[in-house]
Amino acid sequence: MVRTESNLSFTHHARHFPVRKLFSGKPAENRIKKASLFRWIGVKRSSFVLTSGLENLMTFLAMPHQTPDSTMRSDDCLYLDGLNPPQREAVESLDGPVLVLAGAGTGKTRVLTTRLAHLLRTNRAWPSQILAVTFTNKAAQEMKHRVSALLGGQTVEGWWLGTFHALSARMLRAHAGLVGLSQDFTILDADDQVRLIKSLMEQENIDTKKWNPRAMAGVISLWKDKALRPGDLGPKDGGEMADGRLVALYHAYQARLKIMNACDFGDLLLHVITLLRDPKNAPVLEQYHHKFKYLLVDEYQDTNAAQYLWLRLLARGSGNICCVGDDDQSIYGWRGAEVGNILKFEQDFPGAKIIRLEQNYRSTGHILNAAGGVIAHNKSRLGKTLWSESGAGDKVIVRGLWDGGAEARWVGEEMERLRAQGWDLDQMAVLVRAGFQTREFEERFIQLGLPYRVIGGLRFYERQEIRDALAYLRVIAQPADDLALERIINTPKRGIGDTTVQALYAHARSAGVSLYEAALNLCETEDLSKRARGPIHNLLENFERWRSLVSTMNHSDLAGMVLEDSGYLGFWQKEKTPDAAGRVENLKELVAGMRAFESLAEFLEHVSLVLENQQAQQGGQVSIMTLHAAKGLEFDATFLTGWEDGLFPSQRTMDENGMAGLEEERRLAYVGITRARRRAHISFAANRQMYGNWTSAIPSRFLEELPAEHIDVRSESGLYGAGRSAHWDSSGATPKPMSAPSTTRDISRKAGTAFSSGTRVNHDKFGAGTVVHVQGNKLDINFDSDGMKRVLDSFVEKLE
DNA sequence: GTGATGGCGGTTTTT
DNA sequence: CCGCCATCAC
Repeated sequence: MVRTESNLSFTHHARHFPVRKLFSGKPAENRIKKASLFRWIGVKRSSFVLTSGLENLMTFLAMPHQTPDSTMRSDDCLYLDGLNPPQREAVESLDGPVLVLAGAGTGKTRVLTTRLAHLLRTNRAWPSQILAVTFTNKAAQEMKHRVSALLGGQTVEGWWLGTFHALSARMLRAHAGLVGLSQDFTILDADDQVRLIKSLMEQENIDTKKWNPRAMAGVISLWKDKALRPGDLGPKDGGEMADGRLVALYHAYQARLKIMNACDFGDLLLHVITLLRDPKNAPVLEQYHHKFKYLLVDEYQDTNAAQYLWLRLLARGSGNICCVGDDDQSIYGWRGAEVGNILKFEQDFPGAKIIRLEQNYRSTGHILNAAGGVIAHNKSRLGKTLWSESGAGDKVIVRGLWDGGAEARWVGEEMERLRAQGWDLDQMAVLVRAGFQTREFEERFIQLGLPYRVIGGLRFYERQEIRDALAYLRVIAQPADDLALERIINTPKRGIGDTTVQALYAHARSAGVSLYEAALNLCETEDLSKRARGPIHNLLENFERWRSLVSTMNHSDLAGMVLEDSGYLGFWQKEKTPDAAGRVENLKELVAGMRAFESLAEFLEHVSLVLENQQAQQGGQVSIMTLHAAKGLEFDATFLTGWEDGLFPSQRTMDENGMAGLEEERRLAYVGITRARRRAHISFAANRQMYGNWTSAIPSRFLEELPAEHIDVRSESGLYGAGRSAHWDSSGATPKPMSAPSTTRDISRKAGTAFSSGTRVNHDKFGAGTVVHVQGNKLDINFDSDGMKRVLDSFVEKLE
C-alpha cells in the first residue's frame, strides 16, 4: 500500500518540467532586468549568502512576475497515484487557505513535497514564486531533497525554501536600511545574547545573582516571540524582574544591538514584521505580495505569534497559504509556540479548507490506540482519530521497576534480546524526558558493550574552540561586533585583563562607539596602562592586516592564518589536557569546512543560521535522546523511560502552566508513543537518584490513561498498584523483583492500605518516617532525614 | 593579571 | 552529583 517516491517513475515527464527550460539559457533581456533588480534589492552580490547559487536567484528574480501557463492537467501526474484520498486532496487544493491536519505517521512530508512538486509540474508557479517555511534546517534540507527526487532528480533552484529565520535574514539583508541596520549586520546567537544582557545588567547595577541573566534574556526572547517590542510594553510589564527594570533593560538591549549593528534571532522576524507593516514601506510589501504566489508552512502548530504575523503579512498577497501541522504534536509552548494558531486557523483565514490525514502508515494498532487513548484526555484539540491497516501488532509493554538502575538494566536486556531476534540496533531508541536521564543508560550500555549514541547535546559550532575561532572571524568581518572582540581580546592570554577591557568599554560608551573603535582610539593614549597598550596595539594591527586580506585571499586560508598568527591554534597545541588534541582537530576541520562557502560573509551567516548538526552517522547503534528530539523520527522499537509523576509529566511545567502545561506534557507522551513502528515499551522507576540524592515517585498519571486493552503490564511484584484499577493486577509474567527485597512489601500489599496517619514506617532508601496523609495506596510520609515525600505503600514497612 | 576553591543551581531546544 | 561562575589569594 505504501509506495515510496522512488518507486514511481517520472522520467517521461521530465521534459514538461519548466525548471530545465528556465535555466538552460540566459536571454540578454534577463540580464538587463537583472541589473535593475540588483537595485531593487539594494544590496551587493555577496550579501545573498543563503543561496548556494546567486546566479540562480538573480535569474529567478528576473523572471517576469506572472504565473506560468497552467497547461497541464492534474491527471497527467503519476506521482498522485500513490496518495490516499485526503492526501491527494491536500496536494491538489492549491488555491485559498488550506490547513492540513496531519497526524503522526500519516505521510505529512510526502504531502508537502508532492504538493510542491505538483505546483511546479503543473506550471502553477515558478520556483521563485513559492515561499516554503520550515522550523529547522534539517526539515528544509529534507524537503529540498525529496522534491527533487519527486521531479526525477531535477534540482529546483531559486525558491524561497528555508527556516523562518533564514528567510527573514534574507529579506532583512535586502532592506536593512529601512530598520536602521546596515546590510552586513551580525546575527547573535543565544549565548551572545545572554552575555550582552549580563553586561548591560552589570552596567545598570542589577544584581545578576538574584536575577539570572539567562532567565532575563529568556523573558525578552519570549516577548519577541510574541512580537512585543520595547515600545509595546509598559514600564511595569516586567513585574519584579530585574529589580523592576526589565523593560528598561529591554530598551537598553535593543539600543545596544543597534550600535553593534546586530540582530538576535527574534529580531530577524521582528524587524521584517516592523518593516512590512510600516505604510512607508508599502511598495516593499507589495513586491513580496506580487512575488509569492504560494505559501507553504510546515509544523504550523509550532508557530509563535511573531511567526504568525509574519505569515499573515505575506499571505495577504495571494491568499494561497497551506499550513501543515498537528495540534496534538505541539510541544514547544514553553518557547513561545502557540497551539492557538492552529486551533483558530479557520477564523484567521476565512474560507479555509481543513483536511485531516488520519491513516497512519507507521505504527501497528495497539501502539496507535494506546497513543490515541492518552491524547484523548486533552481538551484543547481539534480531534483526529488515527487508524492503520497494518494489524494489531504487539501491545505496548509497561514495566515498573525499583529504581533507575533497574530500569537501565531492563532496557539493556530487552534491547539485547531484540537484537538476538534480529532487530536492528539503529532502529531502537531510548526516549527520556530530560537530559540528565541519559547518563544512567549510557553507563549501563557501556557495561554491556551495547553501542549507542546520544542525540542532541553540544553541537559543533557550540564548542568553545569553534566559538573562539568564529569570534576572530566575526571581528574581521564586522569590527563593531563587541561581543566577538570581548570574547577573544584576551584569548589566548595576552595580558589584556578585565580592568583594561572595562576601561575600553567605558570609553566606548561615553564616545558612543564600538569596543573595537575604543581600542583603536585608546591604544596610543595615556588612558591605558603601559603594560596593556602593547598587546592591544599588536592585536589591532593583526586585525587590520587580516581585514585587508579578505578581498584578495581565500577565506579558508585566511582563517588558517588568523588562527596561526593570533596564537590561538598554538595555545591548544601546547595545552596538555586530554581534550586539547580534539580541539585542534576541530579547528582544522572548521578551516577545511569553510572551503564549501563562497565568502567569509556567507560562511558566517551559515554558521549562525544554517549549519547542520553534523553527527557522524555510523550504523549499528541504539539511540538515546529526549522526547523533544525524537519528534519527527521513527524507530522499530522504542523505550519510553522515566514515566513518573514529577519527571513526566514534569512538575515544573505543571506548576508554571497548570492545565495547559499538563496538556503539553500529554502531547509529549503522544509524540513519544507514536515514534514506534512495531514495539513500544514504557517504564517507570519507584526511586531515582536526582542530583545525588534519592527521590521517590509514583507512576505517571499518563500510565492510567493508557487503555487497558492495548497494554501489557509486566511490573515487578509490589510495583503495580499505584491507585490503578483491575488491569494493573494482571502480571505474573515477570515473577520476581530484581533488586528490592520484597517480603515486607508483599505483606503490606496483602493487608491493603495498612497505614494510617501517624504510623511510623521504614523505607529502604529514606529510612524512618511518619505517615502524614494516606490517599489510596499513596502515602505522604515525613521522613526524619529527607523530609516530605510521596511513596507507594508497598515500599515501606511498619516500624513496631 | 592569573590560577585555585567554594557555592549554587540544575526541563524540554531551534534559530 | 557535576559544572559553572564568583570570589579570593597570589
